[in-house]
Amino acid sequence: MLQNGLPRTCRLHTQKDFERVIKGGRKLQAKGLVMWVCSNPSPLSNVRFAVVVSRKLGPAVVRNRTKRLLREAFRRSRTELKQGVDIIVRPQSSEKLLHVQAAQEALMTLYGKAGLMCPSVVHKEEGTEE
RNA sequence: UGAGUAUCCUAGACAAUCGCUCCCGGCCAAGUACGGCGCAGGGGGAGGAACUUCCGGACUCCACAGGGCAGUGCGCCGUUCGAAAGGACGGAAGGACGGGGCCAUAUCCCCGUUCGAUGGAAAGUGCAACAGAAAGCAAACCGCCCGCAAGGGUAAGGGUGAAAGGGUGCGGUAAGAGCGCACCGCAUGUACGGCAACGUACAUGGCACGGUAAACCCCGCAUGGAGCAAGGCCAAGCCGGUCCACAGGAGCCCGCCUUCGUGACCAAGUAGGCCGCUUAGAGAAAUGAUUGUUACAACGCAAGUUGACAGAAUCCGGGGUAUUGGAUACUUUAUAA
RNA sequence: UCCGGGAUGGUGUAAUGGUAACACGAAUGUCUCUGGAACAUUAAUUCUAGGUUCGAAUCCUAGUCCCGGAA
Repeated sequence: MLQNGLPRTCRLHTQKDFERVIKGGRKLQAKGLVMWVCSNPSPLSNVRFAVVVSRKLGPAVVRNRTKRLLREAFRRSRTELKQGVDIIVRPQSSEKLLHVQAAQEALMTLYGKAGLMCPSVVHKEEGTEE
């Protein structure tokens, strides 16, 4: 059963969660994206995700569109990640995220940096590299 | 053909797959409740400006004997829509521009277009740089006149300024002056027209009354303050309280004692949750992604590429601003015939 | 969402409705063997557009942008 959805339990909600991830997590940057990663207190729970968009990025239409694109990109790549991790993503410019493909590529590079991929996927990548 | 103004319409369509959110009644499902990357089905899911936060209201809380002052806002007239703000139509005075007229000039008259927050300067106070003699109960620098001079008279002329204490002409005079007269302007009164703002005519006066109130102010009218992050309800933990319980630990003067602990209960209320909240109605905040067919427009030889401004957060009414395509009416520039 | 405040040289600040001022910085020149210092000069659509006024950075109206507060 493919789990392609993005339900309520896979998103970060409270201000406590945001403070915990941003202050206690690792910070990574690539391709106009900033990502904070932090392990969840309960390690077997789902991967949780959130997007933060500042007003400097543009008017409400631009902000909503970047949020939706990033959320769609995360929805597609969610099953390939390890469990029990909280992620916050903040785009720095809307011009680099005009399509879903661009957003997904940026997310994948950041996953690789953070070492979040599932072991099976990692093995495949290592095999190809060798 | 280009540009602009006003009013009205529009804001591509259909299908498939994946996904989000809310609602409905079912199933997992059991006595109740919690709960779900739950299951399948049905239905709803951004705008004309949702933008701005410039006005007004609903709603909520706070304050409040009665009256007044202060503060703040508004300000031509009539009709009309509206809860109000505001809008629509018509009119009046005024400003600007253009054209014309009086022999000519004026702060004069007429016509057209257009603008507009348009009560009061005859209650009081203030302000007016520089220049200029003088900037407001007038005043004499040059000039003119009288005079030997001292001094006096004089606002016609010069020059300054945004503005110089009615304009033109004639008379008058030592020179001049509303000093007198005619016309115009102004003021007062009367009559007439008009619902009114106001206009017209006549008489009188003889210039008194310069500008500025989007300066203070005066007059008239209106007006409590804050805002859904308003406000209300439930409520862990910590702290606090109890004439409750234990016969749990410690103390001694051995008690209906003190103290500690545990539990129970209570008040207030933090985290948090719920209501407020909606036939879109969320709560780090949904309305999205991909693909196909197709309509219109622009660009391009073609294949093809591109698709305005912009995203609800308590709701409603208006103003303003941004903007795609079109329709109607009007104005206007240039070119051609 | 609801409120409040602001915009003046490159930067930070002044300025009763009447010549846009000061400091630092920048550029150019003088001085010096060279540099520094010093001296002189230059650079402003007072956020934008209308209006009131003889005259607007200032007053009024509308817009643009920025900053702050309220759980």
